[in-house]
Amino acid sequence: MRGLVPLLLNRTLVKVTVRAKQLRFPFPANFAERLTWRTVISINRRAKYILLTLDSGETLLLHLGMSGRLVKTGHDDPIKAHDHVIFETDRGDQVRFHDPRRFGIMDIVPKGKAGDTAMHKLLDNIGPEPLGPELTATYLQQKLAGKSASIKTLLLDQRLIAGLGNIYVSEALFRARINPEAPGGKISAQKMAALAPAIKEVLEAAISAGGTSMRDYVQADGQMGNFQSQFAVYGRTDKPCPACQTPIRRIIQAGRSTFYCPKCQKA
DNA sequence: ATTAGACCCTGATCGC
DNA sequence: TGCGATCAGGGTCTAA
Repeated sequence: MRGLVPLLLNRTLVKVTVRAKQLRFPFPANFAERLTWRTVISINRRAKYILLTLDSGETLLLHLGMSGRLVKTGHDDPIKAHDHVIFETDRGDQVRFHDPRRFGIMDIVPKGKAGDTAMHKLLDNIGPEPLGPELTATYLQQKLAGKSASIKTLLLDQRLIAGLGNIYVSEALFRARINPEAPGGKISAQKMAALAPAIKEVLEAAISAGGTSMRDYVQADGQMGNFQSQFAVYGRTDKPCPACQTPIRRIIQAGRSTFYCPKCQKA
């Protein structure tokens, strides 16, 4: 989102081309027409959704899914496979939405709903922002009380906290020294107190590093993110724990990989 | 009410 | 080199 600001804020979309039949969901009615000749007047984010508000009062809602990226390209760079939507600005450059797996989402929020808590079905049940003041040890304690699901699975649930993904959950649990398999309701008060700051630290470090580029992701200017160089545990199966040298372990929880140090993260 | 699993889709990589 | 199995920054739907 930060990378899109210099490219799209206060710019007029002179042409919008849709090259895919649909992404995760079908495009809304008259998608390109509703964006064309509109000016982007603000750019915001909620959870993992990017929100571009237009001078028409409508808001373009975007989600990158797993493999999506929004990247600046020149006016006549060749179209690549999986360039699904092309936004052309009055400055003569383009921002392309490229997404091989098409798990991304685009929709338009009708006029008058922007800022509304019920502005979109997809945003309805999303929990507090992890970097905001609502994410505290007390909040976590209250929400996790009595839960038997693993802390890893719970932290990935966007209804509990917005915006944490698979990488950052593993990294945050390592920083807080919490075992990813521990039931949410059975985390000690001391570890719980460490968790909220650990989440904030990981996300802030990742944002500073421009995000994580594993394979697909690049920033809007085309630069790779490099938080991957700071991973303590993610993707480091059998490599030494940075704290105690014990080999990092990989397990599957709810169908997703989790990485942790079996010695540092015991409970 | 909670929780695990299937599924959406394409491409890269790994083991044989 | 070729081929199938497995895995990947996410989220939603279904069925236990």
